[in-house]
Amino acid sequence: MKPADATPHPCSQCPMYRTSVWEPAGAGSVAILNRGFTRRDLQPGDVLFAEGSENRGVYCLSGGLIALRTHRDDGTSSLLRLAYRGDVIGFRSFLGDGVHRTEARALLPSRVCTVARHDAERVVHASPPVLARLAGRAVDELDAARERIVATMGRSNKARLATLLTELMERHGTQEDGYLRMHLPLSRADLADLVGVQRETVSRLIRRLEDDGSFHFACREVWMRHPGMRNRAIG
Amino acid sequence: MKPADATPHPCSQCPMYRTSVWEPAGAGSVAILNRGFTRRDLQPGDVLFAEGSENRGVYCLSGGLIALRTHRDDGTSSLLRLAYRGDVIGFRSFLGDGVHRTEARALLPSRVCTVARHDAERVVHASPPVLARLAGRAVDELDAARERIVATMGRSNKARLATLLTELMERHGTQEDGYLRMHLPLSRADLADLVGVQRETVSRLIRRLEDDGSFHFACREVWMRHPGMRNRAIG
DNA sequence: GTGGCATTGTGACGCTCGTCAAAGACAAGG
DNA sequence: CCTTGTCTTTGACGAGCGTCACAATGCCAC
Repeated sequence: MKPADATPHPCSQCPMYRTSVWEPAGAGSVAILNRGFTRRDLQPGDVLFAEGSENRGVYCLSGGLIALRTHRDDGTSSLLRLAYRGDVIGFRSFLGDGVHRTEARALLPSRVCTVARHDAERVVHASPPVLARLAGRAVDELDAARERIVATMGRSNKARLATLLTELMERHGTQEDGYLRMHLPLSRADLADLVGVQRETVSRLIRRLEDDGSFHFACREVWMRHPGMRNRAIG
Repeated sequence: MKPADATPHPCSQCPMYRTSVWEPAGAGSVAILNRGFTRRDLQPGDVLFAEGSENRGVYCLSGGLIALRTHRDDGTSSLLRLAYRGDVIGFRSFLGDGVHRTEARALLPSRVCTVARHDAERVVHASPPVLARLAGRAVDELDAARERIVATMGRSNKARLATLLTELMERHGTQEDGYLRMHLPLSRADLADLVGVQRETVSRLIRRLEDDGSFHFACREVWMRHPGMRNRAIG
C-alpha cells in the first residue's frame, strides 16, 4: 500500500486551499474527498441548486459569481447574497434541515467544486475540524446578514447603493486613467434587491449619484472616481 | 471509582435537555461540563456580556428574556434578536473570532446556564456532535436574519409590527375573556428597532392598528383579538 | 409632596419611496 | 425587415416615513 501522502488533497492546488473548509481533512478523509470530489462549470443563468430542493453536497466556488436568491409567494425574489471565489455555498442546508432555502444561479461563468453530501458527511464525521470551519462559515454569513440589517436601519438608500457599487468595483473594476471602470454583473432589479428598494428607485438613486459626481453610468458600464480623488467629477 | 453514570449530565433536569447543545456530550465530556458549569440569575437591565468584550463561554437561557443589541458609532442601537428559554447565546463569538459583536442585556428576570469558554472548547473537541448542534444553532440564526431581511422588503411596516406583536403575544400573553393580553416586555424604541422604523413611527403604526380594531394599547398593556375572532373590535 | 429623568404621544413639514403608466433601448428569433 | 420580450428610464401622483419640536405621562429619589 502506498504511503498516505501519495493521495494528494483534492484542494491542494486551489489558491484558496489554506482557508478551505476541507483543508483540515485528515489522511483518511482525503481519500473520501478524492472519491466524492467533482468539478462543474456553470454558464450565466445556470442553476446550481433550486429553492426547495434537497441538499446534494457542499459547493466551493473556485471562480466566477453566483447569486443566492429566495422567492416569495407573490412571485418576487430577493437577492440574499453574492458568492465569489473561495466562498462555500450549500452549507446551510447541509448543516441544517437538508433543504435549500435559496436558489443558486450563476451570474458569470463559474466553476464549483462539489463534495457529494454523503461523502461530506463522512468527512465531517471523521475530521471534526472540517465541521468547525463550516460552522465558521455559517457565522460569517450570520455576520453579513446582521450587518445588512443594521445598515438598512442606519444608512440611507443612496449611501448603501454607493457602498454596494464600491464593493462591486473592488471585485470587478479595472483601472482606467484615474477612474475605476466595471461591467456591472447585476441587473437593476438585483441591485434593488441588495439595497432593499424597488427597481425604479434604483434608477433614481443612480441619477442622484451621478449628480453628485461620484459615479457615471452607461447601462451596465460604470465609472467611479478613485477613492481619494474626491475633487473631480465624472463625465 | 464510581461508574460513569454517577455523574449526571448537568442539563439532565433541564426541560430543554433533549434539544440542548450539550446533550450529545459523551461520558468524558460530562465531567468537564460539570466542572465548568455555572448558573446565574439576571435582573432586568443586567448585562450578560458587552459588545466588543471577549467571549467567556457559551450561555444557555433557561428562562426569562434577553435582548441582543449592536451599537452604532452615532450612539443609536439596533435590537437584533430576542432570546427565550432554550436559546443559546454567545455561540457566535465562541465559534467565530472570540469577540462579542452584540450586547446581551436582560429584559426580564432571567437565568442563564454558562459553560466557561475553555471547558466548552474541550467539550466540543471531545464530542463533535456538540459542535454540530452549535452549528445548527448558527444556521437557525442565519435563517432568522434572512427571514427578517426578506420580510423588510416584502411586507409593510404595519404588517410587520402586527406580526411582531402577535409573536410576542404568543410568548407573553394570557387569555382574558376572549382577548389575549400581555405586558409588553419591550419599549417603543425596541419595537421600532425590530420593525426597522423610528420610534415616532411606531406610535403612529400602533394608532393605525388600533383604528383597525385588531389591537388595543394602554402604555405597555396590550390587548389583541383572539386569532379567529375577526368580527369584533377591541375597545 | 417636588424635582429630575426617561418614555411616550402628537403635530407639522418635507422628502423619499412605492405605484402605476408609458416609452425607449436592446437582443433574440422568425 | 418586423415582432417579441426583457431591461431600463422617466414622469406623475400620493402615501408613508424621518425629522424636529413640544407636551404629556410615569417613575423614582429625595
